[in-house]
Amino acid sequence: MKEKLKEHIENLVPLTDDEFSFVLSHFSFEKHKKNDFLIREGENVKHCYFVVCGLLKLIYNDKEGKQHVVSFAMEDWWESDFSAYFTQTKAKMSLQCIEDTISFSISLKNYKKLSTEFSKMERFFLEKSNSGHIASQNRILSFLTSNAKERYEQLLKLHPILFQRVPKSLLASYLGVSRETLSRLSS
Amino acid sequence: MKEKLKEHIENLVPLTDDEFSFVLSHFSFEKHKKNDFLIREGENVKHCYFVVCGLLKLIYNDKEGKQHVVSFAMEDWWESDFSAYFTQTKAKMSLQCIEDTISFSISLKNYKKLSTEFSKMERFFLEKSNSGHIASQNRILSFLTSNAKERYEQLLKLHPILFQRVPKSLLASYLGVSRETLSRLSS
DNA sequence: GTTCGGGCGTGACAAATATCACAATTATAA
DNA sequence: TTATAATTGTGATATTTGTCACGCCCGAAC
Repeated sequence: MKEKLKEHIENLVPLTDDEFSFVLSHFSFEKHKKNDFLIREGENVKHCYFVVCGLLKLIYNDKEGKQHVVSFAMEDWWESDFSAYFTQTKAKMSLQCIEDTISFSISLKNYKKLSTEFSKMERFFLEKSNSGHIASQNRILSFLTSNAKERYEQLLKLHPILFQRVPKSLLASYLGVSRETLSRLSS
Repeated sequence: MKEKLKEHIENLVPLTDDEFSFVLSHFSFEKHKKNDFLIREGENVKHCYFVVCGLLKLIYNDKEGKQHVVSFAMEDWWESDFSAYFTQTKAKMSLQCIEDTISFSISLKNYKKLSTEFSKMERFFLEKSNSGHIASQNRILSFLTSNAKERYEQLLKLHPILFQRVPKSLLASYLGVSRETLSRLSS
């Protein structure tokens, strides 16, 4: 478990064992069952999560009660309701397990402490944040330039594994189309 | 001009005059005329830009030659083709002036130098990147949950000034609808 | 001034997508 | 096992949005 986190961080910044121990001391280890909530809409967002194994969905519920998948989070992904996490406000979204999930969580306090006291991790977080920003912008670009079928194919190419692990209705929601339309596209 | 940048940074991290001089030495001052390109698709992306005054559009041209507005950048906004900038690859997008624009630019080399040598700026960049990520996610959420009319109203509420400075056709492109549909929505 | 092109609105029609309804199949739980 | 719920596909139809065509207005360039 620890090793997964260490390897993940070392993809961007090399760490000695002592340094990693220091880093690790800022995280908590968590196990959650399918359908468990890591973050609930309306509650305080205490943590940001690194997924060791399993699968999460970040969802937004609109006024009509419809659920929208803002993001998935698989192995090696970081996820939270970042807006609520960083500004310490109530969650607008929920983070829920699609599969049993093992993760490391870090509080905002520890995130800031780690960033301040250990510049390697500040750099790591900066690079992660930049990647996240770029990924989001690519998704926006996909909405701007592509119709449902093209978005479907782009997702299939980018994350084929999702199609084996996630119900089609959730994929449809992530793509911004109805379940019926997605079904027609894929046949 | 300098003062705009200094104030902007000090919203997140306080700086002494000496510190700011050091920061400023990593930037170049640039003036561009309406319709000038700061970044051209296919070329290397040398800089990230802080807009002092003026207005930019970040655009993507698809295979059919249609232009899509990925983002605007006004006073106090940072903009670039971040993907190409950070990975030092060719630009997939172009950054062009909608109005005469004054900006400070920073090379990736200086961005990294500044981050490494001056942790306050690393923190500043991290916070900016996090904000950017959150803003992008909100835009995605808008695509997922809202139809064209609702997106139009959300943009009107969030950035009313754009409606006074940007042609409707570009706003339509940013919203992901045709010019004609936007016209019908707003009447 | 005149000309020219960008920006904008709008009608008519086509295409994409959503919604509703229903059935079949598969997974889950009691 | 049994029954109960979740998942998926598909037809019929409604709604949203795009595309093409046209005309008007206004500001910039000559």
